[in-house]
Amino acid sequence: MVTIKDVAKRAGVSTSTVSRALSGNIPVSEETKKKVMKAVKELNYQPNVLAKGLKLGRSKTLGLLIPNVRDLVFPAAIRGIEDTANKYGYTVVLCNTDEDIEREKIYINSLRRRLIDGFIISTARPGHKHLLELNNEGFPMVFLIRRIKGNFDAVTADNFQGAYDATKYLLSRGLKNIALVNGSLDILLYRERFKGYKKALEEANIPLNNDIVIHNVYGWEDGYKAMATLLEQKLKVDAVFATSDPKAIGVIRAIKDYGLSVPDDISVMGFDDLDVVGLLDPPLTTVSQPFYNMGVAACEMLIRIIEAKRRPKPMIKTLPCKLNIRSSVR
Amino acid sequence: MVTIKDVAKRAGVSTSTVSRALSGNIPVSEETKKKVMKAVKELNYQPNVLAKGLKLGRSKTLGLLIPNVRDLVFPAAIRGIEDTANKYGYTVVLCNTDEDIEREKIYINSLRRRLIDGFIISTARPGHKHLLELNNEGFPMVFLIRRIKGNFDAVTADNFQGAYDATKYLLSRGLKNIALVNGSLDILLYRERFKGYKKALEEANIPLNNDIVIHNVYGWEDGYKAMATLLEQKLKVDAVFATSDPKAIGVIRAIKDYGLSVPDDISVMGFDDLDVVGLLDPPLTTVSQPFYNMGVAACEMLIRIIEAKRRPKPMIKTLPCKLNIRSSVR
DNA sequence: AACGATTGTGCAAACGATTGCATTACACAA
DNA sequence: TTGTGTAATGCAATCGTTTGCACAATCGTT
Repeated sequence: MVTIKDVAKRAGVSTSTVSRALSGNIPVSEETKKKVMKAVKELNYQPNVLAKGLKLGRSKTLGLLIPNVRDLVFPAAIRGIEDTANKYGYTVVLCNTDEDIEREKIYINSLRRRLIDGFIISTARPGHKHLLELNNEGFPMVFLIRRIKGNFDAVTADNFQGAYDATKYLLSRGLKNIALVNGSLDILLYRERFKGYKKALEEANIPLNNDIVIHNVYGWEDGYKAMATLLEQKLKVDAVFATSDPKAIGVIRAIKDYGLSVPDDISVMGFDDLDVVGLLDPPLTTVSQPFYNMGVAACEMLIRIIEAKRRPKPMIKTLPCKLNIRSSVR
Repeated sequence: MVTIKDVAKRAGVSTSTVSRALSGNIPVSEETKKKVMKAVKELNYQPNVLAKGLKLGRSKTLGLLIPNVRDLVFPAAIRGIEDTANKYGYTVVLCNTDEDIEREKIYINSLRRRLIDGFIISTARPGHKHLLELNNEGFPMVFLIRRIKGNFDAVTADNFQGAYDATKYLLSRGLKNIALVNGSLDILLYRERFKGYKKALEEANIPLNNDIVIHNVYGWEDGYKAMATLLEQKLKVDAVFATSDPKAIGVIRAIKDYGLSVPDDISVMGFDDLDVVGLLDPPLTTVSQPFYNMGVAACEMLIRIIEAKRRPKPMIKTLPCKLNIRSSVR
C-alpha cells in the first residue's frame, strides 16, 4: 500500500505538508500543493481510513438498526440511506435486531468499538432505555420510520395525513362501513394512523364503530385472521382499511377464501406501497410512503449532526404520503 | 473511552501484558491473567477495532456487492451473511452496484482503503476484469448466487438440478408443451437452468421446440411481454417454466389478461421462491433456492479463506434446490 | 533600520493497539 | 559458585494519519 510518506518523499516535502495540502484546512502554497497533487496522482495514493479514523476518533461509518432486512418495508429505505452515505464518503453497516433489545445493545456496543459516527434507528419502541442513554450522551442518532415521543431527531412519513386521505378516499367512493385493521397502539405510527381514520370519519359524521376496528394485528397471517373474524360475525363491512400492506394481503386472501370478491363485495385499502403490491390480484390501492426519500432524508440529517461543531436542535422531518390508486377499491 | 493503558495501570502491569493476556497467543502467568481480567471487567474495557485493524492490517470487515437490495432475491441471503459475519465478529458493508462496473470499481477501491478483509460478490457477469485482478492478487473473495466460469470460490444453488426437477414435475402432471421463459444465456445460472430443462425433456423423449423457448427475459415486465407474444402466436402451450419468480409473475398476469386461467388453462412454474410468491393468486409453485443458507455458506467460506495462513484451494459449493409445490401447476 | 505580523513548512507527539527484543528472576546442572 | 535455560514481563518501535509548536522567510509599518 502507498502511504502518505511515499507521497511526501516523491513530492519532496514532509508528511505534514501532504496532509495539509490534501485536507485544505491549513494554507499551503499553490506551488507545493501542485507538487503534492502530482505525486498523489502518480502513486495513486489512497489515504488509509483506519489510520485517519484512529487519529480523529471518527470512522466515517454509520450504523443502521432495523428489525429485519427481509421485511419488505426496509429495502427501499436502505437503498436511500446507502446512496446518500456513499455520496458523502460514508459507509453503512446493517444490523438486524429481530426486535430483540439484547441483540440491539450488543450491536451498538460492538459498533462503538469501531468508532461508529452515528446511528439510524428503525427499531424504536417505547421503553428502549438504552437508546435514550445514547441520545443523552449526545451521540448522533436519528429515528427513521418509527420514532418515539420526545425531543429526538427523526424522519417519518405523515402517518396521520396518509390515513386521513385514505379514509377520505374510501368515503368518497360511497363506502360507509369501513373496518380498520390496525397494528399495535404501542407504536406511535399506528396511533397516528388510527387518529387519521377517526378524523376522516368524524368529518363525515360517521360514528366510530368499535366492532369493526381491530388493533394489534401484525403481518399477513394476523390480517387474515382479523378479516376472518369480521366475516364470521357477519358484520356489515363494505371496505377495509388495513394500516400496512401485509395486513391488507391477509385481508384480501380471507375475503377471497370466504367466496367474496375484492373490490366488488368489499374494497381494501393498504398502507406502505411495498414494491410488490402492484402485482397482486387485484393490484392494491394503498397509501404510498416515500421510503427511499425517507432514507435519504434520515441519512442527510444524521451526517449534518455528525459534522456540525455544535449539536443542532432536534427536529422531526415528516414526509407526505400519497395515495396510489390501483384496483382494490371500487 | 477506556484504553488498554487504563487497564494496564489498574492491573499494575504493562500494556503488552494486557494485550497478551487478552489475545492468549503468548503465555502469561495465571495470576497476572486474573488481575488483567479483573481490571477489564471493572473498567468495561472494549478494544478499539480501528487501532487493532491499523496495526494488523485487517479490519474484521466484509464487503457485500449486490446489484440492488430492492431485488427480492437478496434480502434472505443478506440476512444469512449478516448473521454469520456477526457470529465471527465481523461486520458487513452493503454495496448496491446497479450492475454498473464503474460503481463497483469505486466501491471496491473505497473499501480497500478501509482495509476490508474480503468480498462476497453477487454481481458477477462475464467480462468483469477487475474481479479477476482482485482474485489474482490473492484477495479473499467468494461468488454468491451468480458466478463466472473458472477457478474461483463460489456458493450457488444447483441450478441444473432445480430446473431438471421442475421440468420433470411438469411432465409428471401430464403437461407436454412446456414453454421456457428464461434469462440471458450470458449468465451462467440461466445456462444451467436451460440445460436442466432440456435434459428432462430429452429423457421424456420430447423434442425441444424452439418456438416456445424465449431467452433474455429480465423482470416481470419482460415476462409479461414474452408470454403475450406466445399467446398472440397461438402456439400450443400447456405449461410455462419461468426461470425466475418475477418472470413467472409477469407470465401469470399476461395469461390472466388474455382471459385464461392459471392453472386450469396453463400451468406456471417459477424459480427462486421469493418471500412473497406464496401470497400471489394462485400461490406460485416454484423451485426454492436456499438463499439464507447460501448466504451463511458464502460467509463461512470467506472467513475461512481470510483466516487461513495459506489460501485454500478454490472450491464451488452447490446447494440443492427443492420444489415448493403450491397451486399454479395443475 | 528595526520590529512585529503573517505565511509556509517541518519536527515530533499523539491516536490505541501488537510484538520483537531485552531484561529479570528463578531453577537446575555442572 | 558459575553458567545455562526457561518463563514472565516490560520497553519501545510500529501501523498511517493529523496537528500543536517552533522556526524561517517574507512583508509592511513605524
